[in-house]
Amino acid sequence: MTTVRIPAGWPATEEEARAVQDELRARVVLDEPGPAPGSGHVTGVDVAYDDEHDVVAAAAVVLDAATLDVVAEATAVGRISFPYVPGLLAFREIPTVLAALDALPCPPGLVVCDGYGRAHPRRFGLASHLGVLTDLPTIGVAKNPFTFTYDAPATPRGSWTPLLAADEELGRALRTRDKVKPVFVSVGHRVTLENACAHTLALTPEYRLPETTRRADSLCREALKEAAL
DNA sequence: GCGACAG
DNA sequence: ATCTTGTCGC
Repeated sequence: MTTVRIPAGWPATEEEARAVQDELRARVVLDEPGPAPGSGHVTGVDVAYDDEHDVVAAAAVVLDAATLDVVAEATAVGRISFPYVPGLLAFREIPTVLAALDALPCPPGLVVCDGYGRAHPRRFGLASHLGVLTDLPTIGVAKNPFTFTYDAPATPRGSWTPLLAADEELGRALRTRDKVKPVFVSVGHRVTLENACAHTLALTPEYRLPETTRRADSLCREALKEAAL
């Protein structure tokens, strides 16, 4: 488990953070298909907090995309770098997530984030931000619709409907289990929406949430417990 | 002006 | 995100 410091020059105000998003947004790549679903590595990242002690723990778990077996994992802990503000989640998670990714012994392949990518007030959510900083292919799989609207997808797993902001399609509400609430998929960086959904389905043979985020979620919680920063 | 709002 | 046991249902 590695330890991280908040980077020098990290945004201190919401205004600064929004300016960073507006600045980096131009670097997002949307015209690459991304890795083929079901092959190579797929890495889940997630973060857990202890606001009481100002501690944050992140985990990165690499899976074999074909078997979903764990190939490698890493964790990092640090100080909370930003308050939770809807639309600015990335500033709270990214320093620790980057440290966890850096600590991996192998290439992450596609990175699956807990949250949004292009589906974001300024089209630059966590998954896009992480993608631009690492240049890795990234997608976002969120548990809630945030500010977006959608119609319920049909009952069977694999059904989907567009995720909309006004009339703009920014992602998909994708059903990963029959009759269960859908997840909300959006593109991060260097992956197509079509492929992002295919990856999400490949990662959900049994549960609503991708194996990547399930594994990363439990690992970062463990790391948080053992953190005595 | 008020309410809603990824994690 | 986090506080938290048992419990209804497939």
